[in-house]
Amino acid sequence: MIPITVWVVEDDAGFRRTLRNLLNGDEKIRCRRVFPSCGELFAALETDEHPDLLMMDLGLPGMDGVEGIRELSVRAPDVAVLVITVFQEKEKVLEALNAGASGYLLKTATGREIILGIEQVFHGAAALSPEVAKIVLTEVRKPSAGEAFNLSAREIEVLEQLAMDHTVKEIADHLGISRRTAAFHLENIYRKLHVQSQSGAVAKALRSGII
Amino acid sequence: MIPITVWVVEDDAGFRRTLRNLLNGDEKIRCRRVFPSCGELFAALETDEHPDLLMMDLGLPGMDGVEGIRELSVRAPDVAVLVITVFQEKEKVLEALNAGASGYLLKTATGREIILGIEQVFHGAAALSPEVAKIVLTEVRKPSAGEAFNLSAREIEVLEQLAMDHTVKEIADHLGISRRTAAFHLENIYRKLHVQSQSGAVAKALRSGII
DNA sequence: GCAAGCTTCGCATGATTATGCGCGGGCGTG
DNA sequence: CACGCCCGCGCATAATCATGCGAAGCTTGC
Repeated sequence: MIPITVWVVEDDAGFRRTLRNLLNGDEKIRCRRVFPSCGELFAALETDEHPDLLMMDLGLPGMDGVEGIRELSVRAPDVAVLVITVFQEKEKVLEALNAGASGYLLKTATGREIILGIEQVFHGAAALSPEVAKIVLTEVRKPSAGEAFNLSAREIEVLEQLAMDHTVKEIADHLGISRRTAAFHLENIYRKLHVQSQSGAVAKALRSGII
Repeated sequence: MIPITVWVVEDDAGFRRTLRNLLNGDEKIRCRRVFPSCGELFAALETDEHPDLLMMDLGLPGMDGVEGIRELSVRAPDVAVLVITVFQEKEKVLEALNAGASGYLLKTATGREIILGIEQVFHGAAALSPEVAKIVLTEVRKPSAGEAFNLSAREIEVLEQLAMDHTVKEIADHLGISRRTAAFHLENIYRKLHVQSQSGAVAKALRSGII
Protein backbone atom coordinates (compact mmCIF):
# COMPACT_ATOMS: atom_id res chain seq x y z
CA MET A 1 0.00 0.00 0.00
CA ILE A 2 1.22 3.47 -0.83
CA PRO A 3 1.49 5.60 2.29
CA ILE A 4 0.01 9.08 2.54
CA THR A 5 2.80 11.59 2.08
CA VAL A 6 2.62 14.48 4.49
CA TRP A 7 4.62 17.67 4.89
CA VAL A 8 4.58 19.89 7.92
CA VAL A 9 5.00 23.63 8.43
CA GLU A 10 5.52 24.44 12.10
CA ASP A 11 7.82 27.03 13.65
CA ASP A 12 8.22 25.41 17.05
CA ALA A 13 11.13 23.01 16.70
CA GLY A 14 9.94 20.80 19.54
CA PHE A 15 6.44 20.30 18.26
CA ARG A 16 7.77 19.92 14.73
CA ARG A 17 9.84 16.97 15.82
CA THR A 18 7.05 15.48 17.90
CA LEU A 19 4.72 15.69 14.96
CA ARG A 20 7.18 14.15 12.56
CA ASN A 21 7.85 11.25 14.89
CA LEU A 22 4.16 10.74 15.49
CA LEU A 23 3.35 10.65 11.79
CA ASN A 24 6.21 8.32 10.89
CA GLY A 25 5.16 6.03 13.71
CA ASP A 26 2.13 5.10 11.62
CA GLU A 27 2.81 2.83 8.70
CA LYS A 28 0.07 4.42 6.56
CA ILE A 29 1.79 7.82 6.69
CA ARG A 30 5.14 9.08 5.53
CA CYS A 31 6.41 12.47 6.64
CA ARG A 32 9.65 13.26 4.85
CA ARG A 33 9.81 17.01 4.98
CA VAL A 34 9.11 19.58 7.65
CA PHE A 35 9.53 23.36 7.41
CA PRO A 36 9.76 26.13 9.97
CA SER A 37 7.97 28.66 7.72
CA CYS A 38 6.06 29.09 4.49
CA GLY A 39 9.09 30.36 2.59
CA GLU A 40 10.87 27.02 2.70
CA LEU A 41 7.65 25.24 1.89
CA PHE A 42 7.07 27.12 -1.35
CA ALA A 43 10.68 26.67 -2.37
CA ALA A 44 10.32 22.93 -1.92
CA LEU A 45 7.03 22.84 -3.82
CA GLU A 46 8.87 24.25 -6.83
CA THR A 47 11.37 21.43 -7.03
CA ASP A 48 9.99 18.41 -5.22
CA GLU A 49 7.01 16.22 -5.89
CA HIS A 50 3.97 17.52 -4.07
CA PRO A 51 2.79 15.74 -0.93
CA ASP A 52 -0.77 14.46 -0.52
CA LEU A 53 -1.36 16.60 2.49
CA LEU A 54 0.13 19.50 4.38
CA MET A 55 -0.14 20.04 8.10
CA MET A 56 0.01 23.74 8.77
CA ASP A 57 0.49 25.78 11.89
CA LEU A 58 -1.14 29.20 11.91
CA GLY A 59 1.04 31.38 14.12
CA LEU A 60 4.09 31.52 11.89
CA PRO A 61 6.95 33.98 11.48
CA GLY A 62 6.96 35.75 8.13
CA MET A 63 3.98 34.70 6.06
CA ASP A 64 1.03 33.92 8.29
CA GLY A 65 -0.45 30.44 8.11
CA VAL A 66 -3.75 31.63 6.71
CA GLU A 67 -2.01 33.54 3.96
CA GLY A 68 0.12 30.50 3.32
CA ILE A 69 -3.01 28.41 2.79
CA ARG A 70 -4.43 31.00 0.46
CA GLU A 71 -1.21 31.07 -1.53
CA LEU A 72 -1.04 27.30 -1.59
CA SER A 73 -4.57 26.95 -2.95
CA VAL A 74 -3.35 28.94 -5.95
CA ARG A 75 0.11 27.45 -6.46
CA ALA A 76 -0.64 23.86 -5.47
CA PRO A 77 -4.37 23.20 -5.40
CA ASP A 78 -3.69 19.47 -5.40
CA VAL A 79 -2.35 19.59 -1.85
CA ALA A 80 -4.93 19.23 0.94
CA VAL A 81 -4.34 21.32 4.05
CA LEU A 82 -4.93 20.28 7.62
CA VAL A 83 -4.48 23.06 10.13
CA ILE A 84 -2.96 22.23 13.50
CA THR A 85 -2.87 25.14 15.89
CA VAL A 86 -3.60 26.47 19.36
CA PHE A 87 -5.93 29.18 18.06
CA GLN A 88 -9.58 28.47 18.64
CA GLU A 89 -10.99 31.89 17.92
CA LYS A 90 -13.94 31.96 15.55
CA GLU A 91 -12.22 34.43 13.25
CA LYS A 92 -9.08 32.32 12.82
CA VAL A 93 -11.08 29.18 12.23
CA LEU A 94 -13.31 30.70 9.57
CA GLU A 95 -10.45 32.49 7.89
CA ALA A 96 -8.44 29.31 7.62
CA LEU A 97 -11.34 27.23 6.36
CA ASN A 98 -12.32 29.90 3.87
CA ALA A 99 -8.74 30.07 2.69
CA GLY A 100 -9.07 26.43 1.72
CA ALA A 101 -8.17 24.23 4.67
CA SER A 102 -9.87 20.83 4.69
CA GLY A 103 -9.52 20.36 8.39
CA TYR A 104 -8.71 22.20 11.59
CA LEU A 105 -7.27 20.44 14.61
CA LEU A 106 -6.26 21.96 17.91
CA LYS A 107 -2.90 21.14 19.40
CA THR A 108 -4.71 19.61 22.32
CA ALA A 109 -5.70 16.77 19.99
CA THR A 110 -4.24 13.37 20.81
CA GLY A 111 -1.81 11.61 18.50
CA ARG A 112 -4.52 9.22 17.53
CA GLU A 113 -6.86 12.05 16.61
CA ILE A 114 -4.21 13.65 14.46
CA ILE A 115 -3.52 10.41 12.59
CA LEU A 116 -7.26 9.89 12.12
CA GLY A 117 -7.67 13.46 10.92
CA ILE A 118 -5.01 12.98 8.27
CA GLU A 119 -6.68 9.83 7.00
CA GLN A 120 -10.07 11.50 6.93
CA VAL A 121 -8.84 14.50 4.99
CA PHE A 122 -6.93 12.25 2.62
CA HIS A 123 -10.14 10.36 1.93
CA GLY A 124 -11.96 13.53 1.01
CA ALA A 125 -13.74 14.09 4.31
CA ALA A 126 -13.08 16.88 6.79
CA ALA A 127 -11.40 16.72 10.16
CA LEU A 128 -12.47 19.16 12.84
CA SER A 129 -11.70 19.14 16.53
CA PRO A 130 -14.95 19.12 18.52
CA GLU A 131 -14.43 22.67 19.75
CA VAL A 132 -13.89 23.80 16.18
CA ALA A 133 -16.91 21.85 14.96
CA LYS A 134 -18.96 23.74 17.51
CA ILE A 135 -17.82 27.06 16.09
CA VAL A 136 -18.50 26.02 12.52
CA LEU A 137 -21.89 24.68 13.55
CA THR A 138 -22.89 27.95 15.14
CA GLU A 139 -21.87 29.66 11.96
CA VAL A 140 -24.00 27.57 9.58
CA ARG A 141 -26.97 27.68 11.85
CA LYS A 142 -29.45 30.21 10.62
CA PRO A 143 -30.67 32.54 13.37
CA SER A 144 -34.34 31.72 13.55
CA ALA A 145 -35.61 31.28 10.02
CA GLY A 146 -38.29 33.81 9.36
CA GLU A 147 -41.25 32.69 11.38
CA ALA A 148 -39.99 34.90 14.15
CA PHE A 149 -40.95 38.04 12.25
CA ASN A 150 -44.35 36.70 11.23
CA LEU A 151 -43.94 37.70 7.64
CA SER A 152 -46.76 36.59 5.37
CA ALA A 153 -46.05 34.47 2.31
CA ARG A 154 -46.70 37.44 0.08
CA GLU A 155 -44.31 39.62 2.01
CA ILE A 156 -41.58 37.03 1.69
CA GLU A 157 -42.20 36.91 -2.05
CA VAL A 158 -41.75 40.65 -2.21
CA LEU A 159 -38.52 40.38 -0.25
CA GLU A 160 -37.19 37.71 -2.57
CA GLN A 161 -37.96 39.83 -5.59
CA LEU A 162 -36.27 42.80 -3.97
CA ALA A 163 -33.16 40.74 -3.37
CA MET A 164 -33.28 39.73 -7.02
CA ASP A 165 -32.56 43.34 -7.95
CA HIS A 166 -36.09 44.20 -9.02
CA THR A 167 -37.77 47.57 -8.49
CA VAL A 168 -41.12 47.88 -6.76
CA LYS A 169 -42.77 48.40 -10.14
CA GLU A 170 -41.25 45.18 -11.50
CA ILE A 171 -42.22 43.28 -8.40
CA ALA A 172 -45.80 44.43 -8.84
CA ASP A 173 -45.81 43.18 -12.43
CA HIS A 174 -44.20 39.85 -11.53
CA LEU A 175 -46.68 39.20 -8.77
CA GLY A 176 -49.58 40.49 -10.81
CA ILE A 177 -50.52 43.25 -8.37
CA SER A 178 -50.46 47.03 -8.51
CA ARG A 179 -47.38 48.94 -7.49
CA ARG A 180 -49.34 50.44 -4.65
CA THR A 181 -50.04 47.01 -3.24
CA ALA A 182 -46.43 45.96 -3.61
CA ALA A 183 -45.43 49.12 -1.79
CA PHE A 184 -48.01 48.31 0.86
CA HIS A 185 -46.44 44.93 1.48
CA LEU A 186 -43.11 46.64 1.70
CA GLU A 187 -44.41 48.99 4.36
CA ASN A 188 -45.57 46.04 6.41
CA ILE A 189 -42.20 44.39 5.93
CA TYR A 190 -40.49 47.50 7.24
CA ARG A 191 -42.69 47.50 10.28
CA LYS A 192 -42.15 43.83 11.01
CA LEU A 193 -38.42 43.86 10.45
CA HIS A 194 -37.94 47.21 12.20
CA VAL A 195 -36.17 48.76 9.26
CA GLN A 196 -36.94 51.71 7.04
CA SER A 197 -35.40 51.01 3.68
CA GLN A 198 -35.33 48.36 1.02
CA SER A 199 -31.65 47.77 1.64
CA GLY A 200 -32.16 47.33 5.34
CA ALA A 201 -35.01 44.92 4.75
CA VAL A 202 -33.02 42.83 2.29
CA ALA A 203 -30.01 42.77 4.60
CA LYS A 204 -32.05 41.72 7.59
CA ALA A 205 -33.96 39.12 5.60
CA LEU A 206 -30.79 37.55 4.25
CA ARG A 207 -29.00 37.60 7.58
CA SER A 208 -32.01 36.10 9.32
CA GLY A 209 -32.28 33.35 6.78
CA ILE A 210 -35.77 34.42 5.76
CA ILE A 211 -34.73 34.34 2.14
CA MET B 1 -18.46 10.81 39.29
CA ILE B 2 -21.95 11.33 37.98
CA PRO B 3 -22.42 9.54 34.66
CA ILE B 4 -23.86 11.27 31.60
CA THR B 5 -27.50 10.21 31.28
CA VAL B 6 -28.49 9.44 27.72
CA TRP B 7 -31.80 8.54 26.09
CA VAL B 8 -32.17 7.06 22.64
CA VAL B 9 -34.85 7.34 19.97
CA GLU B 10 -34.32 4.72 17.27
CA ASP B 11 -36.94 2.70 15.42
CA ASP B 12 -34.74 -0.24 14.47
CA ALA B 13 -34.96 -2.66 17.40
CA GLY B 14 -31.61 -4.25 16.62
CA PHE B 15 -29.64 -1.03 16.44
CA ARG B 16 -31.50 0.29 19.45
CA ARG B 17 -30.28 -2.62 21.53
CA THR B 18 -26.75 -2.39 20.12
CA LEU B 19 -26.62 1.28 20.98
CA ARG B 20 -27.93 0.76 24.49
CA ASN B 21 -25.41 -1.97 25.19
CA LEU B 22 -22.60 0.11 23.76
CA LEU B 23 -23.47 3.13 25.89
CA ASN B 24 -23.91 1.17 29.08
CA GLY B 25 -20.59 -0.55 28.43
CA ASP B 26 -18.90 2.76 29.23
CA GLU B 27 -18.80 3.67 32.90
CA LYS B 28 -19.10 7.40 32.17
CA ILE B 29 -22.47 6.95 30.46
CA ARG B 30 -25.83 5.65 31.64
CA CYS B 31 -28.53 4.83 29.12
CA ARG B 32 -31.72 3.98 30.97
CA ARG B 33 -34.39 4.67 28.43
CA VAL B 34 -34.76 3.98 24.74
CA PHE B 35 -37.76 4.76 22.51
CA PRO B 36 -38.88 3.56 19.09
CA SER B 37 -40.42 6.94 18.17
CA CYS B 38 -40.81 10.56 19.23
CA GLY B 39 -44.24 10.01 20.74
CA GLU B 40 -42.93 7.86 23.57
CA LEU B 41 -40.05 10.24 24.07
CA PHE B 42 -42.25 13.26 24.66
CA ALA B 43 -44.51 11.30 26.96
CA ALA B 44 -41.49 10.33 29.07
CA LEU B 45 -40.18 13.91 29.08
CA GLU B 46 -43.43 14.96 30.76
CA THR B 47 -43.03 12.65 33.71
CA ASP B 48 -39.39 11.66 34.08
CA GLU B 49 -36.33 13.68 34.86
CA HIS B 50 -34.71 14.93 31.67
CA PRO B 51 -31.55 13.23 30.41
CA ASP B 52 -28.35 15.15 29.67
CA LEU B 53 -28.35 14.07 26.09
CA LEU B 54 -30.57 12.47 23.50
CA MET B 55 -29.36 10.31 20.66
CA MET B 56 -31.78 10.66 17.81
CA ASP B 57 -32.32 8.72 14.63
CA LEU B 58 -33.73 10.69 11.70
CA GLY B 59 -35.72 8.20 9.66
CA LEU B 60 -38.52 7.59 12.14
CA PRO B 61 -42.12 6.45 11.81
CA GLY B 62 -44.65 9.11 12.78
CA MET B 63 -42.91 12.32 13.70
CA ASP B 64 -39.72 12.73 11.69
CA GLY B 65 -36.46 13.04 13.58
CA VAL B 66 -35.83 16.60 12.43
CA GLU B 67 -39.28 17.66 13.57
CA GLY B 68 -38.67 15.85 16.81
CA ILE B 69 -35.51 17.90 17.38
CA ARG B 70 -37.37 21.08 16.60
CA GLU B 71 -40.12 20.16 19.04
CA LEU B 72 -37.59 19.17 21.66
CA SER B 73 -35.74 22.47 21.45
CA VAL B 74 -39.01 24.10 22.49
CA ARG B 75 -40.24 21.65 25.09
CA ALA B 76 -36.92 20.64 26.60
CA PRO B 77 -34.17 23.06 25.58
CA ASP B 78 -31.97 21.67 28.35
CA VAL B 79 -31.49 18.40 26.50
CA ALA B 80 -28.64 18.26 23.98
CA VAL B 81 -29.27 16.29 20.82
CA LEU B 82 -26.82 14.07 19.01
CA VAL B 83 -28.10 12.74 15.70
CA ILE B 84 -27.13 9.22 14.66
CA THR B 85 -28.32 8.25 11.21
CA VAL B 86 -27.50 6.80 7.84
CA PHE B 87 -28.50 9.95 5.97
CA GLN B 88 -25.58 11.97 4.72
CA GLU B 89 -27.40 14.29 2.36
CA LYS B 90 -26.59 17.95 2.72
CA GLU B 91 -30.26 18.88 3.21
CA LYS B 92 -30.81 16.45 6.07
CA VAL B 93 -27.61 17.49 7.79
CA LEU B 94 -28.34 21.19 7.63
CA GLU B 95 -31.97 20.74 8.59
CA ALA B 96 -31.04 18.72 11.65
CA LEU B 97 -28.31 21.10 12.74
CA ASN B 98 -30.55 24.10 12.21
CA ALA B 99 -33.27 22.40 14.19
CA GLY B 100 -30.89 22.40 17.12
CA ALA B 101 -28.76 19.26 17.02
CA SER B 102 -25.36 19.61 18.67
CA GLY B 103 -23.82 16.79 16.73
CA TYR B 104 -24.38 14.52 13.75
CA LEU B 105 -22.87 11.07 13.52
CA LEU B 106 -23.29 8.52 10.77
CA LYS B 107 -24.19 4.97 11.65
CA THR B 108 -20.89 3.91 10.11
CA ALA B 109 -19.19 5.47 13.13
CA THR B 110 -17.36 3.10 15.44
CA GLY B 111 -18.49 2.50 19.00
CA ARG B 112 -15.52 4.47 20.21
CA GLU B 113 -16.45 7.42 18.02
CA ILE B 114 -20.00 7.40 19.34
CA ILE B 115 -18.84 7.35 22.96
CA LEU B 116 -16.40 10.17 22.20
CA GLY B 117 -19.12 12.12 20.44
CA ILE B 118 -21.39 11.92 23.45
CA GLU B 119 -18.66 13.18 25.74
CA GLN B 120 -17.81 16.01 23.38
CA VAL B 121 -21.39 17.16 23.09
CA PHE B 122 -21.88 16.85 26.83
CA HIS B 123 -18.89 19.11 27.33
CA GLY B 124 -20.33 21.78 25.10
CA ALA B 125 -18.41 20.94 21.95
CA ALA B 126 -19.83 19.50 18.73
CA ALA B 127 -19.47 16.03 17.31
CA LEU B 128 -19.50 15.60 13.57
CA SER B 129 -18.55 12.59 11.49
CA PRO B 130 -15.82 13.52 9.02
CA GLU B 131 -18.19 13.22 6.04
CA VAL B 132 -20.64 15.50 7.80
CA ALA B 133 -17.92 17.96 8.75
CA LYS B 134 -17.06 18.17 5.07
CA ILE B 135 -20.62 19.12 4.20
CA VAL B 136 -20.83 21.72 6.93
CA LEU B 137 -17.46 23.09 5.89
CA THR B 138 -18.56 23.55 2.31
CA GLU B 139 -21.58 25.38 3.62
CA VAL B 140 -19.71 27.92 5.76
CA ARG B 141 -17.17 28.59 3.10
CA LYS B 142 -18.03 31.82 1.44
CA PRO B 143 -18.29 31.62 -2.36
CA SER B 144 -15.58 33.97 -3.48
CA ALA B 145 -15.11 36.47 -0.69
CA GLY B 146 -15.28 39.87 -2.26
CA GLU B 147 -12.01 40.25 -4.08
CA ALA B 148 -13.64 38.82 -7.17
CA PHE B 149 -15.59 42.00 -7.77
CA ASN B 150 -12.65 44.29 -7.09
CA LEU B 151 -14.58 46.56 -4.81
CA SER B 152 -12.55 49.30 -3.20
CA ALA B 153 -12.41 49.67 0.58
CA ARG B 154 -14.63 52.72 0.39
CA GLU B 155 -17.19 50.95 -1.71
CA ILE B 156 -17.35 48.11 0.79
CA GLU B 157 -17.88 50.65 3.56
CA VAL B 158 -20.78 52.11 1.63
CA LEU B 159 -22.25 48.64 1.17
CA GLU B 160 -21.97 47.88 4.85
CA GLN B 161 -23.73 51.10 5.73
CA LEU B 162 -26.45 50.33 3.23
CA ALA B 163 -26.98 46.93 4.79
CA MET B 164 -27.22 48.68 8.16
CA ASP B 165 -30.42 50.31 6.97
CA HIS B 166 -28.93 53.74 6.31
CA THR B 167 -29.95 56.07 3.50
CA VAL B 168 -27.41 57.51 1.10
CA LYS B 169 -27.60 60.80 2.95
CA GLU B 170 -26.84 59.12 6.26
CA ILE B 171 -24.00 57.16 4.73
CA ALA B 172 -22.49 60.37 3.46
CA ASP B 173 -22.64 61.88 6.95
CA HIS B 174 -21.21 58.80 8.62
CA LEU B 175 -18.31 58.62 6.21
CA GLY B 176 -17.79 62.35 6.26
CA ILE B 177 -18.35 62.81 2.55
CA SER B 178 -20.99 64.55 0.46
CA ARG B 179 -24.11 62.67 -0.63
CA ARG B 180 -23.00 63.05 -4.19
CA THR B 181 -19.80 61.19 -3.46
CA ALA B 182 -21.62 58.46 -1.62
CA ALA B 183 -23.99 58.15 -4.57
CA PHE B 184 -21.02 58.01 -6.88
CA HIS B 185 -19.56 55.10 -4.97
CA LEU B 186 -22.90 53.44 -5.20
CA GLU B 187 -22.90 53.83 -8.97
CA ASN B 188 -19.55 52.12 -9.17
CA ILE B 189 -20.81 49.35 -6.92
CA TYR B 190 -23.74 48.83 -9.25
CA ARG B 191 -21.41 48.57 -12.19
CA LYS B 192 -19.06 46.14 -10.48
CA LEU B 193 -21.77 43.92 -9.06
CA HIS B 194 -23.89 44.07 -12.21
CA VAL B 195 -26.98 45.24 -10.37
CA GLN B 196 -29.08 48.37 -10.58
CA SER B 197 -30.55 48.94 -7.18
CA GLN B 198 -29.53 49.26 -3.57
CA SER B 199 -31.45 46.13 -2.71
CA GLY B 200 -29.78 44.13 -5.43
CA ALA B 201 -26.35 45.36 -4.37
CA VAL B 202 -26.95 44.49 -0.73
CA ALA B 203 -28.33 41.07 -1.64
CA LYS B 204 -25.40 40.27 -3.89
CA ALA B 205 -22.87 41.56 -1.39
CA LEU B 206 -24.31 39.48 1.43
CA ARG B 207 -24.63 36.36 -0.66
CA SER B 208 -21.11 36.73 -1.98
CA GLY B 209 -19.72 37.17 1.48
CA ILE B 210 -18.39 40.65 0.70
CA ILE B 211 -20.03 41.98 3.80
C1' DG C 1 6.66 60.50 -15.88
C1' DC C 2 2.19 59.59 -17.19
C1' DA C 3 -1.94 56.66 -17.60
C1' DA C 4 -5.32 54.51 -14.69
C1' DG C 5 -8.13 54.01 -10.93
C1' DC C 6 -9.85 55.74 -6.37
C1' DT C 7 -11.89 59.41 -3.87
C1' DT C 8 -13.90 63.73 -3.57
C1' DC C 9 -17.42 67.41 -4.77
C1' DG C 10 -21.37 70.60 -7.14
C1' DC C 11 -25.45 71.19 -10.02
C1' DA C 12 -29.55 69.54 -12.14
C1' DT C 13 -33.34 66.62 -13.71
C1' DG C 14 -36.42 62.91 -14.17
C1' DA C 15 -37.58 58.51 -12.04
C1' DT C 16 -38.72 56.03 -8.00
C1' DT C 17 -39.95 55.62 -3.15
C1' DA C 18 -42.14 56.35 1.17
C1' DT C 19 -46.31 57.25 3.21
C1' DG C 20 -50.83 59.25 4.64
C1' DC C 21 -55.80 58.79 3.66
C1' DG C 22 -59.64 56.02 1.82
C1' DC C 23 -61.97 51.85 0.32
C1' DG C 24 -63.49 46.78 -0.33
C1' DG C 25 -63.26 41.56 0.19
C1' DG C 26 -61.67 37.12 2.31
C1' DC C 27 -60.27 34.04 6.22
C1' DG C 28 -59.75 32.33 10.85
C1' DT C 29 -60.50 33.02 15.99
C1' DG C 30 -63.09 33.88 19.76
C1' DC D 1 -70.84 37.58 14.00
C1' DA D 2 -67.61 41.04 15.08
C1' DC D 3 -62.39 41.73 15.15
C1' DG D 4 -57.93 41.29 13.50
C1' DC D 5 -54.99 40.27 9.84
C1' DC D 6 -53.93 39.52 4.99
C1' DC D 7 -54.57 41.02 0.23
C1' DG D 8 -55.84 44.34 -3.24
C1' DC D 9 -56.24 49.24 -5.41
C1' DG D 10 -56.18 54.71 -6.32
C1' DC D 11 -54.57 59.35 -5.48
C1' DA D 12 -51.29 62.70 -3.95
C1' DT D 13 -47.15 64.77 -1.95
C1' DA D 14 -42.64 65.11 -0.24
C1' DA D 15 -38.38 62.89 0.06
C1' DT D 16 -34.92 60.19 -1.99
C1' DC D 17 -32.49 58.06 -5.64
C1' DA D 18 -30.21 57.41 -10.22
C1' DT D 19 -27.41 59.58 -13.33
C1' DG D 20 -25.30 62.73 -16.85
C1' DC D 21 -21.84 66.57 -17.09
C1' DG D 22 -17.82 68.66 -15.36
C1' DA D 23 -13.50 68.97 -12.28
C1' DA D 24 -9.38 67.86 -9.15
C1' DG D 25 -5.92 65.82 -5.93
C1' DC D 26 -3.64 61.16 -4.84
C1' DT D 27 -1.72 56.69 -5.14
C1' DT D 28 -0.15 52.85 -7.89
C1' DG D 29 2.30 50.78 -11.43
C1' DC D 30 4.36 50.24 -16.11
